[in-house]
Amino acid sequence: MAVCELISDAGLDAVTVARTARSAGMSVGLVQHYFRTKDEMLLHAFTYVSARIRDRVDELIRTGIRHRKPISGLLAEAMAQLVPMDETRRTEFRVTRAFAGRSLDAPALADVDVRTARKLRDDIAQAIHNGKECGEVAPELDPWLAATRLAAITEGLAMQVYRDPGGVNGVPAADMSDSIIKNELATVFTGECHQYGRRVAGSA
Amino acid sequence: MAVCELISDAGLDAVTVARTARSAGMSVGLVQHYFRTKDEMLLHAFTYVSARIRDRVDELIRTGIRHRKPISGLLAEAMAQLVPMDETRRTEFRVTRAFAGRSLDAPALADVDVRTARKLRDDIAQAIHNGKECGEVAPELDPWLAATRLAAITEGLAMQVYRDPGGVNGVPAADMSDSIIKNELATVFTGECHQYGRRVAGSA
DNA sequence: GTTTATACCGTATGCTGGTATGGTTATCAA
DNA sequence: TTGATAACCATACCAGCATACGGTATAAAC
Repeated sequence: MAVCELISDAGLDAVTVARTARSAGMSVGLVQHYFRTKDEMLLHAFTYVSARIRDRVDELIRTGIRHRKPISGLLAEAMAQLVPMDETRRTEFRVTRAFAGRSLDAPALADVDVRTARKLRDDIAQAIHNGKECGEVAPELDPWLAATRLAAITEGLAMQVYRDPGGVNGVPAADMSDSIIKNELATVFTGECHQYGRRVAGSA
Repeated sequence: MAVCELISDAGLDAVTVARTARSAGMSVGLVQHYFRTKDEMLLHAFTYVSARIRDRVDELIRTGIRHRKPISGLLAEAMAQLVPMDETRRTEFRVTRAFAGRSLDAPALADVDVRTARKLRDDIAQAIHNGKECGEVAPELDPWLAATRLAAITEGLAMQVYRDPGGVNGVPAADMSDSIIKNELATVFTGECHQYGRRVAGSA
């Protein structure tokens, strides 16, 4: 979508139907033909990027399962996908963040926001649940608490990395991010996997 | 500030000089008298709320020190201040988030954003450093890594709690938040404090 | 008592942007 | 051939908004 590029390098406020049309190489009328209103267009763009990111993560997990990787490793990769460590993810981050800001007073956008966030958290919880069944996670651990914590770390880390891509004290942000995610996962996935073939996340 | 109220319950886009003026009980002309431009006004509002939150945290820490509380407890309280658990904090959260969204393409706002975030993280690092000197923290622990993690958890938790104030699975968000913060701090502050009288954070 | 500065107001102006409208072309079914 | 639906365009219209401007009032300063 052309809207996303626009948002990413000019900001959501810079998005006008006219500009969007030009950037997409079409006329204003055509944009109107597809979206009855501007809000509709923005909503579409938001759901679109959200879905795209999710698809990438899901794909990552699916192939991971196929290769019989441990769940903790899969989660690490998945979480890293949401941290803006390269240009692609940085662009995505900018877009989602812009929408997140507007979500505060646009119910339709807010809905997409909570839905995606919720799905991420629930999938993590599911992964933890599966981890229990295969021995990677201690049985007495609360999956929802841990999932919330992991979701929070991911989202928070994303912001830290975005603000200081160079990292702190000479250590690159990407390295810090990786090690933090790893450590955080290590407090949840404390055992070895001894059973395979389960689904990790509820990727419907 | 009247701007903040407006932002909180109508969104940043709903902020016009005219509306702001009316909401503050004055004329458009007077607003112009104080702020040459609208952006100037918004910038002022952003720095204002940021400073207010910080002041509250600083005050909390200062009295905590006076009462000789352990550093980990102070940090827990401080971090909780940034999580929208009551109406006040929820309002603040909405305002700061709205600005954070616009920060993506407004250098002046972005500056305030990174400055406040950076300050929080550095203060946490300082607290950890102090924790080492008084025995609460293991000497080999990397302060910057831990500080980044704690800052990330705080910010991420804030979003989780904002989206699901009711919590997950029957557990109130506030309770989850508290326990997550506590656990997270427990991995850093592993010892007992045996020495008093140090500053916790660099509250200048 | 006149100047200067500050607090304060109402309105005019110019522009930008969303949407409405009235069109053209093209495809395809009846 | 006709009719209908969809892809596609240019522009007109109108509202909302930031900013400019020209003003009044109060009061301290000289």
